[in-house]
Amino acid sequence: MKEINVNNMSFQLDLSQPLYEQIVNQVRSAIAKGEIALGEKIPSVRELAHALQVNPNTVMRAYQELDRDQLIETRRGQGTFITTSQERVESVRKNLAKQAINEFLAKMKSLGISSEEVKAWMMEMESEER
Amino acid sequence: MKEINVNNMSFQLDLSQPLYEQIVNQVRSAIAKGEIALGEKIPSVRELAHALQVNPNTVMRAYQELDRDQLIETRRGQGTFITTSQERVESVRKNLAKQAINEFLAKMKSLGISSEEVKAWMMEMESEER
Amino acid sequence: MKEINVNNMSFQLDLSQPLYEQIVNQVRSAIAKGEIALGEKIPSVRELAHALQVNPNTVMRAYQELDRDQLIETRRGQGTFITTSQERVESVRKNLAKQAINEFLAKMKSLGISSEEVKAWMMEMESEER
Amino acid sequence: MKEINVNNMSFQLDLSQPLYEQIVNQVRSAIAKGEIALGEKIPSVRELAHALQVNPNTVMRAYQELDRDQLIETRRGQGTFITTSQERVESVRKNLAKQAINEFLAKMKSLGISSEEVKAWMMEMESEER
DNA sequence: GTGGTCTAGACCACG
DNA sequence: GTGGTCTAGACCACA
Repeated sequence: MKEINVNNMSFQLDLSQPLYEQIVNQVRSAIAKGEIALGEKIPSVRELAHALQVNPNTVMRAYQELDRDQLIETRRGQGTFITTSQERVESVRKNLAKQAINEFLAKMKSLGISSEEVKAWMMEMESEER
Repeated sequence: MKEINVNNMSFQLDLSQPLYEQIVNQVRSAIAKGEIALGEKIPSVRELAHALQVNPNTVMRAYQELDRDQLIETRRGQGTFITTSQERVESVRKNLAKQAINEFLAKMKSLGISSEEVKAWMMEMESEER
Repeated sequence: MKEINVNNMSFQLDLSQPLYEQIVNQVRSAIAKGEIALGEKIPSVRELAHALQVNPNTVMRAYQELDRDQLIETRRGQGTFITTSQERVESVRKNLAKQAINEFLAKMKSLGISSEEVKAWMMEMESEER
Repeated sequence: MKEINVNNMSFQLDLSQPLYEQIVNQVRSAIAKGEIALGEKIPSVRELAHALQVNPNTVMRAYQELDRDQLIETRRGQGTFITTSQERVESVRKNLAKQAINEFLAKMKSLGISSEEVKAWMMEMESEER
């Protein structure tokens, strides 16, 4: 459970999921939570690869996926930057959230758990956390 | 969207997830929802594989996983049966639910969405479905 | 200008563009023109890589892009198949065409060429081809 | 969408294409459309680089390409000038147009779209723009 | 056998 | 220096 900090982002990789996917999620998370400002430069492919001790190709793949979602812009010869469009960020955030909620409710349904039960348990767990 | 009925269980497979995982989930769901009675016999690996038109290895793997969770038991020469322990079922159900809820809350957190927002959206989406 | 035939598709690669992009275009073209039937299996990653004498990763990358556009479906352990949705094909075809037309008209405009001139030249070239 | 005016030419750069290519296209466009007179002096590499806020190497590369096409000529100690040959301009313009048309028709063909369809769509899109 | 992920390291295009 | 493409070859998950 090593945590690695690069710029304002923190990364934590394990082997339960594809590495590039974890990188995508963690960059996306940093953007969604506003931990990194819009328009800001993020580490170069090689820099991040070195920091995370993964192959540059793995970081590149993650960056390309974020680029396709227009959450970052890559400029050959210059580096990689967070999008400047707050709108874009909101849209991606909302889509991901709705999808996650749908999948979650479907799973709960498949376990024969009503949404009342779910809410009860959620509250229970929240109070445990404190 | 083909739906296949075997004994009292209904199966619906697509290719977005591993087949064996879908089989595990759907058997588990049938147990959790009480669609299939405790102690009841379920189809043999070969039977189910034939009915679902999948490779027997795939069904075997699914049954192994269910067996590991002690939701089913194989009795030499007699076939495969749902567990008779209601307790066991409840325990598995609760664990799966807790895990799903934890993962879900973690995802929401990574998107910077508060649990109040989640609850509000869940209700919104439920009403949309009607 | 070697032309390589695999299944019902013909491939022709040069070095003016990324190889994976050329593969994407040529598979897409085969689908759009109906040279390959919906639902049909296409060569495996390794098979096509061998036939085209490129690295499997390159073919894989092409297939993943086509998969993202839902023009093909990949099924781990089984192979890769053309989508069965005629609708999807039409939609992709139309989008690509519209984009190409837009870019083309913009380029013509930047050369100070009116669309009348363009049409005249297009006809001229068509008659030359005969 | 910043637009920068230098001499009689206007430049508008984004990062979707190589910068040097955009500069080539926009100078060429200014010549083709007669926005800048034949024989006229254009900014020095340094001047233009400063105005556009790009690396001088980038402008240099663009000028080299224009020079190769003999659309501009560099006179030692005097600066860089648009060609005085109207013929040359026409020839380049026609070549670029033919090439663009060819590429366009090839693309349409690869999508299985007939030239009748193309013409019809072009008109449709033109009328949409108004 | 299939597709999917990852590494190591080369070479190119761009600024 | 940056990102982008490609190769060679390993190892994993799935059917």
